[in-house]
Order: sequence, then C-alpha cells, then structure tokens
Amino acid sequence: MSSANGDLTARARIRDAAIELFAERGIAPATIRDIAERAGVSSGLLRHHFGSKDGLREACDEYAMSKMTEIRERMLGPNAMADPAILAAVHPAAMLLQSYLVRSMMEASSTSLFDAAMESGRVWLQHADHHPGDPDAYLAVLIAMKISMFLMRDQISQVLGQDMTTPAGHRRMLRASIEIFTLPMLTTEQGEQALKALDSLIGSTEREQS
Amino acid sequence: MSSANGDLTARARIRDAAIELFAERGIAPATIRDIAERAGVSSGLLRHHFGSKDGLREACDEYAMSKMTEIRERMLGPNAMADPAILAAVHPAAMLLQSYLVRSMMEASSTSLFDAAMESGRVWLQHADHHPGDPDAYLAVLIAMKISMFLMRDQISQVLGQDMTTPAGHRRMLRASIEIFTLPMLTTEQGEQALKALDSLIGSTEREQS
DNA sequence: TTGACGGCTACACGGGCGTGTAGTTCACTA
DNA sequence: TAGTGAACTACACGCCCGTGTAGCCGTCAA
Repeated sequence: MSSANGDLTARARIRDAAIELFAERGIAPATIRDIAERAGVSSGLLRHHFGSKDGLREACDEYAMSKMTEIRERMLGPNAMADPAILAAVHPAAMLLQSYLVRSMMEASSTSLFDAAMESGRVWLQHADHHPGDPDAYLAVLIAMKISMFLMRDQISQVLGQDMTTPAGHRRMLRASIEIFTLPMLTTEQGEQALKALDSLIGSTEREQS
Repeated sequence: MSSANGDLTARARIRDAAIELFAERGIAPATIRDIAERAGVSSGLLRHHFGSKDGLREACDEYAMSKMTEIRERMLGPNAMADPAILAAVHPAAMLLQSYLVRSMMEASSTSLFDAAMESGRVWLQHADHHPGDPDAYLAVLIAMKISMFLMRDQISQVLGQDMTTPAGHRRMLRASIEIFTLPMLTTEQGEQALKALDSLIGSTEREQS
C-alpha cells in the first residue's frame, strides 16, 4: 500500500495514492493533481485509467471494501464478524482503508456503505441479547459512534498528543471505547430520568418558542 | 434565527444565513456568494462587515457559543451542566447552532472547541462515579461519539427515513443514544475478552506484516 | 518494416471560488 | 447646507479545480 512502491502498475499506484489522500483530506479537498503527483504520474493518466474523479472514487470504494474483507478473512478466517475498528487497531493497511471508507461514507451521495453497515448490524442484533426499543435508530446511532473515532482522529490526536493513525494510538482509542461500552455511563434510573427531563423540557419549549 | 426575518440588521442576517449554510453544507462547501444571496445582500457587504470568509466564521463561532449558553441558562438556569444534544432535541435554534458548531469543530484548524468540551468533560468526570483507566482518551472518544450524531445526521436521516434535523427526529436519536449509554453492550467478561483478542492479534500481525 | 493501439504527457478551456477596488446612496453632524 | 463616513453594490482579478484534446512513445502482431 505504500506509495513508494515503484513495482506496482501505474494504475495501482494511482489508486493507492488516491486512497491515501482521500483518507487524509477527504474526497473533495483532495485534488486529482495532488493524487497524480503522489503517484508519480501525470493527471491525464488518472483520467485515462479511471475516466473521472468520481470514477476513481468508485474504484477506490470497490478496492477498499474487497481488501478489507480479504484482511478480515486472512486474520480471523471466513464468516468472522469483526468490528472494523479492531482490525484497524492491529493492521496498518486496514487502518488506512477504514479511514478512507469512512471519508467516502461521509461525502458520498448514496448511503450504500451505511446501508451495508446497518444490515450487518441487524444480523448482529439477532444474535445479541439486546432488544432495543427502536432497533434501527439504535443501530444507526451506534454505527455513527463507531465511525466517529475515524472521523475525528485529527482532533483526537491533537488533544491527546498522540497520532491516532498509528496502531498504538488507535489501540488506545479502542480501549477507551471498550470501556465506554462496558461500563454503563448512566444507571437505568438515570436513563429514565434523562428521558423524563427530555419530555418535560419539550413542554416548556412549546410554551415559549422564542 | 429565520432568514426570512427582514427586521434584523444586514449584519445579523448575514451571520444567521452563514450559520444556516455552514451547518447544512459544511464550512468550505458553503460559498460567500450563496450566503450573501440567502441573506439578501451582495457578497461585497459580507466582506465589508466581516473582512473575510474566515472572519465570518469566527464571528459565527462566537455568536453560536454565546447563544448556546444563553439558551441553556434560560432553560435550565445558570451553572447547569447539560448535554448540548438534549437542548438540541428540544429547542429548534439550539439544534441549528449545535449543528454549526460541530461543523466548525470538524473543519477548523484549531481545536479550541474540542478543548472546551474536554475541559467541561473533566469537571463532569470529577463528580461522576466513573474512574476510567485513561480519562483523556475516555473523554475524547466520548465527545467524538456525541458529536457524531450531528455529523452524520444526513446519513442517519436517510437510513431511518426521518429528518434528524427536526426536534422529533433528533429526540428519536437521543433516545437511542440514552439506551446505548444505559445498557452496556458488552459484559465485563466480553470487554476483557475483546482486549485480550486485541492483544493476541497484535502478535500475529507483527509476525506477518504483509 | 509497418501500422495500430494502449500507456502516458503537456497543455489549454471553462467555471467557480475568495478577494480586491471603485463607486453610489444615505443618514448624521458641524 | 456642505461634508463625512458607514452601508452597500457592481464588477473585475487571479487562482485552482475538473475536464477536454492533441500528440508522443513503446510494444507487438502481420
């Protein structure tokens, strides 16, 4: 995956450089000229191979997803249901790929990536001893929360003074998230209390409505 | 806050329009021409009042934060420590302001907004009966998770078929998040197991390292 | 040897962006 | 009443973006 690898075909180098830059800056801010430069080719060749910037993005989507499942199957065997965050904490390439996929998910017009995450969440819910009152909302928020760790890695890195892109940094983040998901932040009473406070606030707002 | 309000000064209308558009599209994709158009003024006037796009953003930051504390104090009294998400679920203006602040936090070069959230998180931790092993990482991830609900509202809205911008939609999301933070997703054993799996995977990766 | 074709480059085009500048209107004041 | 400055507009500049086009160079089959 390193862009310094000159053995790869130009097409592969472009694709790898694109995934790197898309992951670093986001889709829109990453320009095809910068991608071409990092790949060591002209920007025209990028067009020649992928047609357009969006075509390149689709190729990256496809490649990143297939590569992620390949890594998962190689590390955990087929049929394994593993959190992408765990792989990313362990495997450097998975980290990059997952960062890219999250960026793509954020800026894409379609929600196909999010839909896929929802679907695999539903089968997970079936095997779990959870029965949330609003399963879809529960899953959607949960997915958003997991994604957020990748989305805000720059801010988190700066605040914690450690690069969350590195396996070590990401592992630190992952440990914290496991802690969050293990020790409940609110007791059941506090949860009900929060919901009641919410409902009572609604009434007061409807009365004033600045 | 409505941009249809012609009673406000042009400066206020520009600022409100900017917050709306910044919140809708993000800072970079929102152009000063579109902001000026929504405010019903020329783009030059925007420059006249705020100097530059970045100056406008800073003015919006300042305004949004002061307005948020004003709303919080009006609804809950001073010295109240409330989750912004709760206010957003109840108060339409707070929803917009919080959406803007999250966008700004994501795209800003400085982490001052994130730092502020960390600081208020630390005082919360002191009064809580939590003692996470890595408090800073715990808080950073927690803040990222809360923010994610605003960050991914477009995707969540599309997946759930309901606009999360509306108080009703956001309330649905908030209920789900309360559920997540109340019922632990992992038992303590599962948590330890996950950490052990993590550590064992590290060894296997260091051995192969593709 | 020739011709065709894919890989590849150089460069120009059109558009949208933030920014800069000159000028107009208008309320207030000395 | 003349002057002064703030509010506001119109318009042009320069930059960078994705895209389009023309052409070069090597390989390989006929």
